[in-house]
Amino acid sequence: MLDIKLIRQNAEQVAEKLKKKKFDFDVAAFRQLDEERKQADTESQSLLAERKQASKKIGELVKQGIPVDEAKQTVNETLAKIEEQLNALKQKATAASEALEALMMSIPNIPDDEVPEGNDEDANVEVLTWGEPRQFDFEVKDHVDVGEEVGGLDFELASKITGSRFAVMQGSMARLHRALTQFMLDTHINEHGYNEVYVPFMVNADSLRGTGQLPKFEEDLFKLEGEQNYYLIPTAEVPVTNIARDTIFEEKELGDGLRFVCHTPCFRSEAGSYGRDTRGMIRQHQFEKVELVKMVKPGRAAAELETLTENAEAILQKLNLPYRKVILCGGDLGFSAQRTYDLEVWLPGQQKYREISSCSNFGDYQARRMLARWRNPETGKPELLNTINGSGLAVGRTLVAVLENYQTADGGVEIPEALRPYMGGASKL
RNA sequence: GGUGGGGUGGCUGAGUGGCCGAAAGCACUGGUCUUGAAAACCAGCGAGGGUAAUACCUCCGAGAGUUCGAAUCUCUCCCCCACCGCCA
Repeated sequence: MLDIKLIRQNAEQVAEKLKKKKFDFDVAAFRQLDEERKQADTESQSLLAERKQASKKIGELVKQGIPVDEAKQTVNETLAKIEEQLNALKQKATAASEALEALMMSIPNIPDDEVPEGNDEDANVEVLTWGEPRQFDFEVKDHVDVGEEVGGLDFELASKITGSRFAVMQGSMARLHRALTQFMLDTHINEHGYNEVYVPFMVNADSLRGTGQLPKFEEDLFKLEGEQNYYLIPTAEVPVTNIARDTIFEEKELGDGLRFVCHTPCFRSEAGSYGRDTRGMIRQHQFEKVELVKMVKPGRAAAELETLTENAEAILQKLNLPYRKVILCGGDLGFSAQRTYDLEVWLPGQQKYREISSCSNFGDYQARRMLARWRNPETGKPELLNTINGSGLAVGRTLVAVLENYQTADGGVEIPEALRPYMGGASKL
């Protein structure tokens, strides 16, 4: 959520900046709603104040020994007048502030000034490339064919068990997939200083509102039947970031920031992506991800996004997978994000770079929705935190990248050096 | 599923109809003292809205109700804890 004071003072500038995100902010509608709310609020407040005074007076009279009924007589006129109007005004005030709240919740975050203009991913700007795509002296297969050749990767079986966009892995393939997860976790914990955390894979609606998936993106989520309105998590970002919801951290608890690494499955309905990436395990309803989440004092967020992204890049580098880093343009930027870097790994089977990580700075946008705060000793007041997160990395897609980049002429797959300790020392699949 | 006990400020915890936005302690901030620190003592210290600043309003798990007036009484719901049953 944006700061409503900021909008009140700079509505036109805010609207202008949101254009970069292809969001049309109706300033006039906002102002009218805000004005309505304020007026209804002020009126009902002054009535409440009057009633409070009257009640207090009765209390005083009663204490002086005057009978209750007699005491009531003295203020009867005031109270009768108030009761008439109060209910209607209260309702009006509630309705107005709910409408305003709903509007505020539907406004996306403002992009950074450095975010490039553009409508879609084609306008994203390359920041750097790392590594050289390997030259193959045989015909490259995509991961589906590689998987079929070495065995242990089965989409048809998954389709029988559940449906499309799922995978079954067996034997060494399943182990390689697990090895990737362990390798990523160990690297982030031991070398990058993140704190491992295990969280629920189902969350309530409040948590999803906090990080910005609700109210606007319900159709992307799997919602569970039953009395509790729980949802399967689309990313660990949701449960991990909500660790800080409705919390005020003391400065010493916060230190120079909270850093979490968390491995979870992720569940996405992929509504509206019919026909896209239907082959293989690029786009699944269920996939594993190792997520990095930081919650820091404002001011250091921009720098923390840079290091978080580098932490994710380190995984690709250790696996020796060629990739490029792009900064997302306004039109491709997520709802809650100020600035996002995508890491795209080279996939020989597609002859393309494909997204394998997305690292974003949300500023105080999520924190304001969540009321995630820290007590600033300089002011003594609770102030909003800044949140940053990114994939480090999407495990399923990393497996795809390993299978495709490390395939051998004889139909096998070489195991990257970094993963061998996790594979019992094996060097080939 | 059953029975019982609870949800109050950053934390612990008192408060059963008006004097309560709320005792006390911890934490925090400022001061006295000290060469410095600690201790001790004194003072301050909830959150949100609103205002130029005051006023003023809201908030004691959530919602509805009773009442002139609700943290306090009634109802519904949610959550937590303990014990029993079942269970990975």
